[in-house]
Amino acid sequence: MNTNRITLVKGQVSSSPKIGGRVTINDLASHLCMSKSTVSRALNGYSDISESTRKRVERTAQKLGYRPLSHAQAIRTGRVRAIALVLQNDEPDKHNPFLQEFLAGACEAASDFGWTVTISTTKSDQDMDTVLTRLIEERKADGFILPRTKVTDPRVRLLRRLGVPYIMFGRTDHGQKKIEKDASWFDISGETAMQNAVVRLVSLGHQRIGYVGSDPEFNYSHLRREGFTQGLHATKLQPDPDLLREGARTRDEGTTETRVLLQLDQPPTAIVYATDMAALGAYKAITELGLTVGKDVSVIGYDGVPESQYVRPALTTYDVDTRMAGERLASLLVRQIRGEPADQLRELQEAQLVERDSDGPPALSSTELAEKIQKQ
Amino acid sequence: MNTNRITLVKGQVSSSPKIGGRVTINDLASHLCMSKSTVSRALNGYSDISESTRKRVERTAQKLGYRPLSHAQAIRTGRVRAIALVLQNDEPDKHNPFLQEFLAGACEAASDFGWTVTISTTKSDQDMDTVLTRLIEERKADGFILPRTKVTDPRVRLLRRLGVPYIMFGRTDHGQKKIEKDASWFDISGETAMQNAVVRLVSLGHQRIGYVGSDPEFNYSHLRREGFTQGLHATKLQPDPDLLREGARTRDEGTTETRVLLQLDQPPTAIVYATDMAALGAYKAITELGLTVGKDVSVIGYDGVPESQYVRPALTTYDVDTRMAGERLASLLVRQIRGEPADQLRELQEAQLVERDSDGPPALSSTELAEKIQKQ
DNA sequence: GCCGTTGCCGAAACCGGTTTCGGAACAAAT
DNA sequence: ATTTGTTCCGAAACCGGTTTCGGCAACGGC
Repeated sequence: MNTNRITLVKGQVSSSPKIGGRVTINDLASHLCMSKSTVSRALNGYSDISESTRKRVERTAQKLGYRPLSHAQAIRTGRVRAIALVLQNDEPDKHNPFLQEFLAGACEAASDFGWTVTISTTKSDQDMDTVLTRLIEERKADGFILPRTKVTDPRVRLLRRLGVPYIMFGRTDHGQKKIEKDASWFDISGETAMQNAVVRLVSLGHQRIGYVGSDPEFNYSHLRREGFTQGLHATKLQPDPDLLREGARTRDEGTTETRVLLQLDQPPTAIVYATDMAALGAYKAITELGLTVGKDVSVIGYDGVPESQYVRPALTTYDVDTRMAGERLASLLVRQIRGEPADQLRELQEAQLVERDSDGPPALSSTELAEKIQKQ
Repeated sequence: MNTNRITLVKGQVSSSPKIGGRVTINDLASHLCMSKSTVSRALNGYSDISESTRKRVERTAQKLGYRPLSHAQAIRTGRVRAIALVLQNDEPDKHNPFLQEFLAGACEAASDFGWTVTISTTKSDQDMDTVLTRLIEERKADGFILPRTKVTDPRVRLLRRLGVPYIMFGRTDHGQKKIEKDASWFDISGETAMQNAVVRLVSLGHQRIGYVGSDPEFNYSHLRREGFTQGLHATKLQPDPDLLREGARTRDEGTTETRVLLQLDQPPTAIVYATDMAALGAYKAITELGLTVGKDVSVIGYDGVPESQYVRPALTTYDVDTRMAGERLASLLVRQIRGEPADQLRELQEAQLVERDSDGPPALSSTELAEKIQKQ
């Protein structure tokens, strides 16, 4: 098949059939009887290559199964065609059931561009600095996906300082903060979900609605609380600071905050939770007071964790498409690295309501509920 | 500081302060007034470099913050100093709460060697082929970690064929299968846990013990069932095929299989589950028959999923240290790639019993239990 | 005092790509 | 017929490392 024993292009014919089996650009060039520079430029879309030779090169590359080594390209171009995901492992709820889906989405999107995904985990903020710096200095990735961005996120600070492309999963404070005004992000509108939850509960007949927020360290936390208060505003309900709780990071803290709300003189007949984990914790607080979830106290969560469909009563929640999040984030990041302006690479999607059995019309008024709790 | 305006080593003095800020091996060489080949060999431990110059090179490299680009090295060495993790995303239970910990362990171990971790997910077996092949052809990784190995695992087949290093999380059938006899693996001895579970239940007074296994497609499934039957053997209990169920992959299937066991003429007073998910499904089957978990029917799970501590009664289970698994797997794989023989890189660890409230002495005999169930 | 080792290091080739530069071939313009 | 301009491609430099090869100097042995 390959019969070109005669050297047509000086110094670029490889006679031996290359150990390792890989087809290199030199093999391709000698097979085509052209210089490797032509091959390279043909494959990279340079304009000084005629359409006919480009086609020929592409067809032969295809036929021979030529696949350039991204790290060989990287040494000249500086691009390794990889994005990195930085997971912070110091969180209380490190059991993230969505991670696999998220990764699947990110990998698939990256793969569509011919890119790959590398991960790195950090146990502490200071460890983060080391890990990220190493990744950057060794050029292991061209850009970073930062899930669960915090209000003051050390990852963001470092990457900004080094001028490395990144994308956040989660906005900072409506994008108003100056330092972030040219950053790109993808987010799910938790505030819309929270607002809709209030509207839904009010239309079910609830008048006193509590809110249990999450860790204020995270960006999403502020947005969701704001969404909740906007929901109150939209339904002309009077905001009551007593009904606003914050900082429920875990299931147990969800239980604790719910207890506090139910011990009020005027307890809420419905509670909206910034996270499913906190909402699941509420079940314990509610049932141990002899109350029924969905009757005496309505509960609405957010996230769509798998467990939400198995608890009894099943949890009404706003489902987040995590797989899509990973996919969009990866896609936007690659586009940013390829040169599109970061501040135009932003996307906001909605969470989807999953109606189940943890909410309904209030069985009692707030006053009646208070009495029932007192008797306990 | 850098005052060597005179070229001491021909052609290797970089006058301009390098855009991008990176310190290259050339910078280092000119700073040290030696050739870059000497620098390279000094840093890579060649024996023909004197100890004094090696020290000098290392100190200066440290001082200047020199860090070789792994992909620049890779083009010559063929090693990119990265391992890949191949996640199969076509599983029914893709909500793996342990993934983050697993990744953390793997990343940390890799990082200790100066390596990184890249991930790739596959939606189907045939997609797997494409994804893996691309990763290998582009040399994105030097080796692969394969979690959740199946009895006939397409990933294993492909990697073996291509001669690419890999390590399995999970043995194949006691390592007796010929094709795997030189593969390396890390595993948790699920069979020991199953056996101990039986012993524990017998010593609590149980005489009829059921077993609900997992997907026989996976390697661990067979081992765990074998462990269960060995437990019966060790306690001189008569094995009863009716008490052996298989194929509970999800919570719902756990419910179904439990129902079948409890409908037997001689139902078990205790059931051992190959996975926590199936065991959690059992709660529904047991309670809907008017029975109490931990009294009428004892339940023991395996995995240590977070939810196991939140259900009521809390689930007695065998906890798997997933983080350590990731760590060991990565470490063993890197050692294999570095040249240690694969068949000597195997490790078996034990799961740890977490005693909670889902098991106890039997409240009723099997016959009494059957009557109680009939009345329902 | 000569010779063969040995220790140590520089020059250059090399890995697989990309990019710059210059020039041949041809067409169009003068 | 010469000049000018395009089109298209080859040669060579380059990226940042590793590895081969050869040679100089010092050293020990006879």
